Amino acid sequence: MKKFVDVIVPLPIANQYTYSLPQEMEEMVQIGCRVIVPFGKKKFYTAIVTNVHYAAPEGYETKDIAEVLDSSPVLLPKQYEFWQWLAEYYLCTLGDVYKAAIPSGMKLESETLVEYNPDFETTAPLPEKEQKILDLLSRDTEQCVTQLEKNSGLKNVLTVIKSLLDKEAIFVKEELKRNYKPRTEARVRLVNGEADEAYLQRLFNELSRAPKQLMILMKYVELSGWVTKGYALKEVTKKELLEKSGGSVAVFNGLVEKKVFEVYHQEIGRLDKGILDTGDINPLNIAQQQAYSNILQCFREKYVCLLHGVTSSGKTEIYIHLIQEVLKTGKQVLYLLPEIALTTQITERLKRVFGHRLGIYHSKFPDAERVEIWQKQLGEKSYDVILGVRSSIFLPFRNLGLVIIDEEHENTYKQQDPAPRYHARSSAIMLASMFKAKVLLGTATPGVETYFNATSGKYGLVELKERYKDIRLPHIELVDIKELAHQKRMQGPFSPVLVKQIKEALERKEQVILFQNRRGFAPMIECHTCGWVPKCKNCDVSLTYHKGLNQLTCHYCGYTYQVPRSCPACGGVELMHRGFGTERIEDDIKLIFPEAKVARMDLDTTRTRTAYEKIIADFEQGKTDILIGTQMVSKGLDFDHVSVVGILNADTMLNFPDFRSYERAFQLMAQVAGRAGRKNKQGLVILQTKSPDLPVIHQVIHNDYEQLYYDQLAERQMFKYPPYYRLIYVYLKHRKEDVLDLAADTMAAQLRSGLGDRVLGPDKPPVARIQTLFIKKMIVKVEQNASIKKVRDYLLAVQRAILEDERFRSLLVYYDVDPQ
DNA sequence: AGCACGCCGACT
DNA sequence: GTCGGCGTGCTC
Repeated sequence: MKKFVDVIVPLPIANQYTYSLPQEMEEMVQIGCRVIVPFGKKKFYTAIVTNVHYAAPEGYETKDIAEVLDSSPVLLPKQYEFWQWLAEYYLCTLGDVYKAAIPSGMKLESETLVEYNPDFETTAPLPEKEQKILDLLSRDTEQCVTQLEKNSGLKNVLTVIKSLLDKEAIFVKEELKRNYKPRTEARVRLVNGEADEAYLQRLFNELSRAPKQLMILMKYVELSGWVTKGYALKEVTKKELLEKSGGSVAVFNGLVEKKVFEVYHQEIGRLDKGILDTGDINPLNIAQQQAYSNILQCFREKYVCLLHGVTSSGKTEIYIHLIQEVLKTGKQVLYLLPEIALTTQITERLKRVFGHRLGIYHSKFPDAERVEIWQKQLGEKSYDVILGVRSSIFLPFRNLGLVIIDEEHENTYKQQDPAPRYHARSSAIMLASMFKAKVLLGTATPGVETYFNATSGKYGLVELKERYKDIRLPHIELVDIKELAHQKRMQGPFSPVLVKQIKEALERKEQVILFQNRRGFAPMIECHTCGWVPKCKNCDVSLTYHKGLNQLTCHYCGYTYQVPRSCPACGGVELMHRGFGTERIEDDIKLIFPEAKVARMDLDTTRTRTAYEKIIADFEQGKTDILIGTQMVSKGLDFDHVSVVGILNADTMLNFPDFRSYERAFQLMAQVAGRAGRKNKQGLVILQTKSPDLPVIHQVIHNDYEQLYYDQLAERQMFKYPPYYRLIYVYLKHRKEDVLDLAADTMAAQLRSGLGDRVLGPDKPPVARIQTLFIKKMIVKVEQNASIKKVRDYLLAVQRAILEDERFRSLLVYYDVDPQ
């Protein structure tokens, strides 16, 4: 009987597809294996098998699987169950989850290769474009389409290729692109593997007139342990042999030529294999010890526990002790950190304790490394502890015992743009429950929902209020910049008191951090005469001015523009900068303190991992006096010599049109403030704001999280927000604004007929157009005790109905569940 | 997502 | 009249 498999393809498609198995592959396939499938007219993709069966589908002919990639599953049953939950909960397809979950090196795709036909002879001259392609191919007879597109500069290469194909001037074929290549190492051995003493002696004699070659051979004998171990030789790498013998490549090649040595290539892993001294685990102080035993106590009754500990209270040490405890029971630990906080500081600390049992999974690591970690986790010798970012929840675990989510409140745990728009915190809690594993959430400023769950008894709660090594919380000084600006006493973005404090700190050889939550030079430019503001042609946002590049940039789509000389609206030549970005702050501070060494840390200066680490290392080592940054400077970094922190403009955080803006502003300011201060000395934070009377400002000053929480809770209840209500944002996109409006109104009406006043909108979101598509947004608010499943099903049913309407065929619908 | 088909405007 | 633009729909 013919065998079939159902597979997931890595595309945003709801369906799974059924393929038949050629006879020779019937026994090779298991659920969870990767297979190569032809999909569509010509492309090949890496799909994942979710079912193997004998039920021939009706109504269409199946295609055969092209190749089986794995002899054992790469997707374990629990992981697949987790994927299904994620796709259902976050209203996306399994293909979306698959794409996010598996490193791209494991997803081979086909690429169209174009090949020159040497026998092709033409009678009539070819069109110019076709001749151009043919000329390119005559030089290099096999090229991929993207390469031809680039080299020819033609816009429509595909049609040209098609025409050439019809004339049989070229051939095309689909070839799998393997972007993961195992790393290999050149090693050396004797050609005569059976070498005995006599043979070696003969070689030595022959080489007596070639002292340099002899030296390399003797070094080889030594390194391979020939003398001591006889025939069980150690492997010798070419690199080591050359380094230790001091011989040159040319001399070595001479020996290869004489058939003394041969070089072979051995696959080696990329993962860290260096020698580590492990074992130094710091004892906990009394407060930490207390918290630690409270957490263990909590875990007896509850699966999830919140550790609410002030900044610098030494939460990491508590995590380390917990991990140690779980490892003793033979289970695995997943330690999640927000992207930005996964710095050398914390990785080095954990490496010292857990050595080779620790694996690090970071999105800034090369993809090949992530592939190897994945494969290692599937094997027998998997890592016991994974320290990783959001996406590490997708790694295959067999025996998960504990998940630690550090900086639990961080919104970078929520994936924003490509689907799946998942929250790593909620998803990790789900994953843990599938393993009956415990979850520890740690933070100094819990998210309101988390604190609600902790105080209402759903989660356990452990408080840690004492700072490590008796470092005092910083003193926060409030500065009303509205008043100062009125009196014309501001020096650009700096108040006199901030300038004075920076000056004094620099004189004392202490460091300063300046925090401004906006990158670029100026958030926008504006025509002095008519008030015209340049906007992105694709997105409905004003452009940010970057002085270094002398460009205007759209922070949504990344499009760049030249700065106009004059206003296109009125011809005025006076274009003013409005507001301050980090780049401008950097310029201004250099003017005031020309002697100080200044560094800037934001998205623009930390594109690569090394750039990011260098900025931090320089600051740690005191090579930098003043560090200017966006929220990046607030995460998980501990510096010893920072005495002054300036928050330049609190209002940029408070004025977000978002129900979480106060919560987030508090978290940010508390985290940034926590960077100030060190042993025996209280730090100082200068908090500049135009609205000094806002309660949240006072809550920051007094580090009064509880008050913030109660204020927020009251508002959340009043305006129907989490934790009392669940939110689902429904986004609609269309190229034509009028079609979009009609579709949005139609869909809203249908949603209301089933969900009533739980549906709000449709509205134009703050950015109403991104990359030529117009956007409308609806909000669905669901009571905590209502069936979210029914709501989801209803949403999908309405979506189906709308898309069936001919007018709305090309409407794009997507959801953001539990938006941040 | 990618690719082919099909329908309309701007050229020979 | 055709070439080439993009909108629409399907992929086992």
